[in-house]
Parts: sequence; structure tokens; C-alpha cells
Amino acid sequence: MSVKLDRKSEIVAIASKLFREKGYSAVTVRDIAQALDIKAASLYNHISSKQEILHLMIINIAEEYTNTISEILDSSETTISKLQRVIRLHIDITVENPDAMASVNNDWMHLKEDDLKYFLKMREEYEHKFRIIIKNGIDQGELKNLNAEVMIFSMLSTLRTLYLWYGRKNGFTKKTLQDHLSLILLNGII
Amino acid sequence: MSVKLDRKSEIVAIASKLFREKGYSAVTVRDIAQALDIKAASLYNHISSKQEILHLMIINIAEEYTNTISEILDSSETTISKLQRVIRLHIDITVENPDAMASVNNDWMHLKEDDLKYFLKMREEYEHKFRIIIKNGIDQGELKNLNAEVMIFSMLSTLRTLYLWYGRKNGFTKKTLQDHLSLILLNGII
DNA sequence: AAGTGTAACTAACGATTGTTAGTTAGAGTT
DNA sequence: AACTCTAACTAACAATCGTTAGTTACACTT
Repeated sequence: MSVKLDRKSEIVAIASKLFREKGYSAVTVRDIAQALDIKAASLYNHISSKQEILHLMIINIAEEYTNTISEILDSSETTISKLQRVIRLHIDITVENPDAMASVNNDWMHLKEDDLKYFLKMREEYEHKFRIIIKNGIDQGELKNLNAEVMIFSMLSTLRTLYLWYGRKNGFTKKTLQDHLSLILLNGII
Repeated sequence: MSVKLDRKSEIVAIASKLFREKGYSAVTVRDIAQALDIKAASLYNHISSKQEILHLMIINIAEEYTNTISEILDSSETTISKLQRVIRLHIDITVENPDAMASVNNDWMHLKEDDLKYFLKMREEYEHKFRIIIKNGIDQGELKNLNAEVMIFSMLSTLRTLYLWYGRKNGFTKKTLQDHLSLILLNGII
């Protein structure tokens, strides 16, 4: 609503980088302030607490995952097509927020009571809907009849740690990932 | 060498669980002591610092990964067989040290100077040898001619986060994983 | 009985933590 | 010219951090 939001976003962006490098607990508000070249107390003109930074970093992203997988599940595409959309979802969010994804993966447990419950509820819902997509695919013969949990685990592990690989020395562009990741995740490497 | 080692291992074991739940920085030595039902200062009869706990947790495991992948690379098996041994390596270490694996993945950056350099050197060597196995497999036509980096990323992401899934409500036993994981990682799900 | 080693304890340390209160300089508005 | 808002500041707070020093109770060996 106000211009303040810009500075606030700047704080969240810088904090994302620091949280990614050392984790939420190891980063002090003085670290964040120093990276912005201001004093720690000045941060509190823009944010209410260190917690709020974590909230802004994680909750929006978690909601986007949850909303989009609901859309995908409810659509009337083939399982393969659904899974490709899930892969695209992870690529898109990771490319847009590579630093924040580290906190979504590793710092969510430092959310406070309500946020924590909300986050865990969303994560459960996400995995639940992912599981349904996979099981439908198996039932309809679109996927091999293998252990569904191992399939889910294997795909989600890769998609969730995308942030660790995207933008590294390897040539992972958004296009490379979109072209090769579904091939490899769905068809295997042999 | 002495009986002390038992108590020391007990400390590392308890600390592994706590580090896994909240991360190295968020766990205080008072937390660790309380979990053992002793006072914080008493820990220092057994360990020299909080750092030492992290060292014991990470370095041994990293060395085991590094040594074993060297053996695998140097062996004269097929690529498929080598990759199956790599999968087994990750399963074995994870089943043996599920809690410590969390720190290997998420707390290594809190190792101090020398340990940190050593760890990163080992991780690079590990990925390097993994890459050679994959590239040999492609060159000899044992693996599809797809982006090698995406293959590496996809497999390692899954294998490294095994600790997050093993022993959860899903029925992941060591046998289930050994039977299904190579099928899915190597042959895909379609 | 005296001596030694182990593993716990109490008490305290200096440093650092997130946060609050109150102030100030400047830009935009009335 | 007076006022308001914004975003920085200094100074300080109580709480907590990892760690050290010195002590105590007990078991085992001599």
C-alpha cells in the first residue's frame, strides 16, 4: 500500500541470501542490517520482528505451491501432463525465488506456532495431492506399477532441492531444466 | 581408547537428533545437556567444544562417502552396476546415521576453517567421481545421451535427502529402498 | 587407608542476541 | 512557515550464548 513495501522487500531479499548461506538462526539482525548498510535498530522501522522476515519469505511461496497443485490435480489432463506441470511449477518458483527456497526447505521449523501449523498443513496437503496424481497414474496404467511412495520421494527430493543446482557453474538455465528434467524424472536414464 | 568414548558418542547421538530438528545454530549446549539430564558445563568433561560435536558428526561420514565412491569408480563393473553400488552406499550410510545425515546436508557450513575446507574438498571430489561414472556410461552407450548434469543432480538430490523419508510413516525399510530405488532412479516411472 | 580418575556439579565470565525508546535530518504537504 | 511522514540514528535493555574455573561425590586401584 505504501512506498515502505519496497524497502521491506529489499530487506527480505537480502535476508534470503543470508539465510540461505547460514540458516535463519545463525543470521543476526545485525548481519541483515550490515548487508543493507544501516544499523540493526533501523530495520524495525520496516519490519516488526526477525520472525516477520521468515514469514514473508516462506508463507507466500508455500501458498503458491499449494494453490497450483490443487489446480493441476483438478484438471482433466493425463497423468504425464500433470506431472510435467508439477515439474514446471517447481522450476518456475525456484527460478523466481532461488534464495527463499532454501528457507522453505531448511528454516520452516523456525516459524512460530500459527505459521508453523499453517505451513505443515500446506505441506501435507501438497504431498497428499501429489500422491493422488501418482496413484491415479498407476491405476490407469500410465505409470509403472512400482512403489508409489518411492516415486513421490524421488521426484519431490529432486524438485525441492532444485535451488541448490540452478545457477551453479553447471549450465542450468530455465530452458535446460524444462527440457531435460521431465525426460529424466519420468523416463529414467537408462 | 578410554571408556569416555561411550559417553562422548552418547552426546553426539543426542546432539544429532537435536541438530536435525532445529539446526546446529538453533541448538544450544544447554539443550544438549538437558536432553542428557545433566548441566551444560558437564558436557565439557567429554567434549572440547560445540564445534567438536559437529566435527564428529560430519567428517567421518563424509570420509566414508569419499572413500567408497573412489573404490566404486576404480572397479571394473558396468556403469549400471556402479550406480547401483552408489545407491546402496547412500542407503547404507543413511540407515546407519539418519540423524547425522541432516547435519551433513544442512549444517556443514558451520564447520570451522580447516574442517570446512576439508569437507568441501571431499564433496567436490565426490561429485567429480560421480560425474565421471555418468559420463563413462553415456560414452559407452549404457546411459541415454541426456544432459549429464541433470542426471547427476537428479540422482544426488534424491540420495542426499533419503534421511528425510527413511523411517517416516511410509513403509521405507532398507529392503524396500534397495529394491525400488534403483528401478525408479535408473529406469524412470513411465 | 590413601591415592587416582571420572563425571557430575555451582557459579560466573564476557560476548552477543532480538528488541525498545527516544531522537534527528530531510522531504513533501498544508 | 508550520506540520507530518519517513527512515535513519544512538543508547540501552534483559535474556541467552559458549565456555571456564573450581569443587564434590564416588568408584577403583594401590
